[in-house]
Amino acid sequence: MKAKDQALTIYDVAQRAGVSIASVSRVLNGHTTPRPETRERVLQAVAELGFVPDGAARALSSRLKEVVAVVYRQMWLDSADEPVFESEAENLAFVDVMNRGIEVAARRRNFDLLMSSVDVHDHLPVARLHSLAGKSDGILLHDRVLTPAAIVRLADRLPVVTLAGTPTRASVNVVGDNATGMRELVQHLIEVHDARTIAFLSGHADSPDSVMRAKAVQETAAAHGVTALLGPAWEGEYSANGGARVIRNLLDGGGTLPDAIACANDQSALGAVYALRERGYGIPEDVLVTGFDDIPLARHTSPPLTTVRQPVQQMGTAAFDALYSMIDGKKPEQRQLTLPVELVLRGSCGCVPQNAGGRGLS
Amino acid sequence: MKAKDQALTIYDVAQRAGVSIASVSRVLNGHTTPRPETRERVLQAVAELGFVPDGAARALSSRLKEVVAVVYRQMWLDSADEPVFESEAENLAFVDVMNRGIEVAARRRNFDLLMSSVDVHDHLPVARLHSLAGKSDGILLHDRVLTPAAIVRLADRLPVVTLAGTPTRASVNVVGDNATGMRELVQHLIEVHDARTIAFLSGHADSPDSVMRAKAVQETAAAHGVTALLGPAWEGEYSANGGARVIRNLLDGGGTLPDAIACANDQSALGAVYALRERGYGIPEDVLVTGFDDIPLARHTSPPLTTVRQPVQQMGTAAFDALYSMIDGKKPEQRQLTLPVELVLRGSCGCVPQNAGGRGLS
DNA sequence: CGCCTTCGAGTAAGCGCTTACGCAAGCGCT
DNA sequence: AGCGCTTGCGTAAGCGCTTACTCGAAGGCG
Repeated sequence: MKAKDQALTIYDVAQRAGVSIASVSRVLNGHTTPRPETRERVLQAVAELGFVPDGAARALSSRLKEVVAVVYRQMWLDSADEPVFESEAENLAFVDVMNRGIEVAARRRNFDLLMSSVDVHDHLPVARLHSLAGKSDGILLHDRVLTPAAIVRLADRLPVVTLAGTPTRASVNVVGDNATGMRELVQHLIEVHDARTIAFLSGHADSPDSVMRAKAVQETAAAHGVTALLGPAWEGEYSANGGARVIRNLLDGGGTLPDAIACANDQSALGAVYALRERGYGIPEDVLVTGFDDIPLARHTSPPLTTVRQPVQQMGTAAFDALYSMIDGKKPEQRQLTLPVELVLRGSCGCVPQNAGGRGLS
Repeated sequence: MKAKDQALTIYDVAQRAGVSIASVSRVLNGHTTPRPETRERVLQAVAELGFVPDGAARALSSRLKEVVAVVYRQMWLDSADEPVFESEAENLAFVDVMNRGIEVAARRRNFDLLMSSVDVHDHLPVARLHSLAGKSDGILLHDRVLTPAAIVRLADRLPVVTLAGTPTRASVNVVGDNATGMRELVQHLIEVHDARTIAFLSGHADSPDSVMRAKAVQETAAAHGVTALLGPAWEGEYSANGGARVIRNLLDGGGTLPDAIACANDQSALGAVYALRERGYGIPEDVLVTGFDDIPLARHTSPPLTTVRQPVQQMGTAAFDALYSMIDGKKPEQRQLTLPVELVLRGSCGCVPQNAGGRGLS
């Protein structure tokens, strides 16, 4: 056996099998050309030697690395100090489930993933972006890791797909149908539960998802002659802590509660509920609260959270598939893929939680 | 600007800067040779063109991909059905925090990570392993993704470091000091809380960590003339569900509780506590329960969990650093790196939770 | 029975970089 | 002034693969 510092090459295999390197390559790549007998000899030599072709050489020669980079934001969960909500770990859920979807899709194409996370507060350093770009065939960007301008610049060099972002001239974007989901939710709050004032507890101000949802709240409210509350005071940053903070600030400042609070995501809804309870308000008796995403935890809280289910994992697979076809040289027929969402009525909006879990009586 | 399908090369940059490709390469790699003036010209051309060198070509030429693969097990959290403990998402915590450590260390060396997860129930398919091996300079394996035999085979081809596994002839392993941690914990239970029977609620039977901890429980108990309970009936699989299952089976089968239950990790301790409460047992009044790892949640449960803190993130960085030096051609001076752990006394073993969080009175 | 096609397999030309080697120019020394 | 050094840069040889091109053998046909 060869030592690992004197790595095997295709020549070693060819020699051992008594064929040319071209044949070895053809066998390894599943071409039809070599006849069974030759193929057998090569396969045997490969097995005996334990040969693994060098990815860099393959990539250089075939102009395909079979690698895509995924960049996402990550809570630098510094366990020790801040009063962590037990559910805060769920923060990961949204991005994680999406990444799972990406991974599943990637595996189908024999691609591997270069994962790179950015602290929530930082931007992606250019050097790191270049490093990733050089090592991959395309890049998948989660929400808010790069400015639109930077995305355009990047997308001019290699395929780029964004998740829950905005499409650009050169990149494709994958989102849940925020407008429809939020519209239906708000309509429900108004028509069924008779809400007359509805606040939108937003995510990050620069998050396209949050912006779209805010817009839907505003428009739907307006269409029904209902008051919509939005703005900096209602910025929850997508986190449970952020959601709780908004509520506490409001109440500490002597503000009055709206009839309903539509939160930008489940995370912040959980935080809001927590803070409201803390001050003695009942949900849904005193105020209706809704989320967005339908994270697993949403059905287990009390009351169970009314929310809009996004097909998170599918968004991941759709994003990879879109990127893959761009890598494959096809130009995308749409700049944006919008996936359908589903209104999920549970207890927190005042609906009886009878069919909350989607299953019958057990 | 060039179209993306006709990618830029170092020749384009050289031409534009009026120098040779060698100079461009030297500038890009931070060599000292080119003088400031030349360097400036090159840098300018690079910036104007938006040139990003091809990773595959660099890797092939320099014999360094600057990529390591990380393989870990992942709960295929299928949200919908099983009665998920709220904390089950924390399952991710251990591996995730370690991966964070790896990422931090990798970044320092300008390495990127090829992340690949395996379902808890599967093994890593050979094809996937080969794909990863071909695309990286070395591999980091979490617990139980490969059999020891497979690890040896792999480690003969390229550097391999395992996390919480066992060292092999060719691979290095990084672990917390299971023996010391568990010994001190059991000693504490015996000497301070007077436990006369101690059960070890294990993790997976083939997990080296679990085996080491079991051994420590057994030996320490024996040394003190205390009864240790172990075996298949006490196998909790590291999960909250598993921990709860063990307790329920025990009680349903009419078994009697030991004085103390030392769990293989915090996860399963949480599950055990949950199931014990369910049946009306108080912790620590009726039975002492302890964990291992000190996940963030451990301090927030009631009672707060007595456990052994592992330096999880450092284990990740240590693993990467070890792998890096192997990639660098150095042969490791030790086959195993053991990181120190720390006994953390909280309420669940009967200690007053006065200094539970490590902070003074607030 | 010879010619043209088909097919398996080998030869060699890159893929886009890094770097050993070599050359020319500039320097200090005798 | 002549010598050998150093220094800055260009030339060209790979790195380990894939694949276009080529060639010989085998088979189908008139």
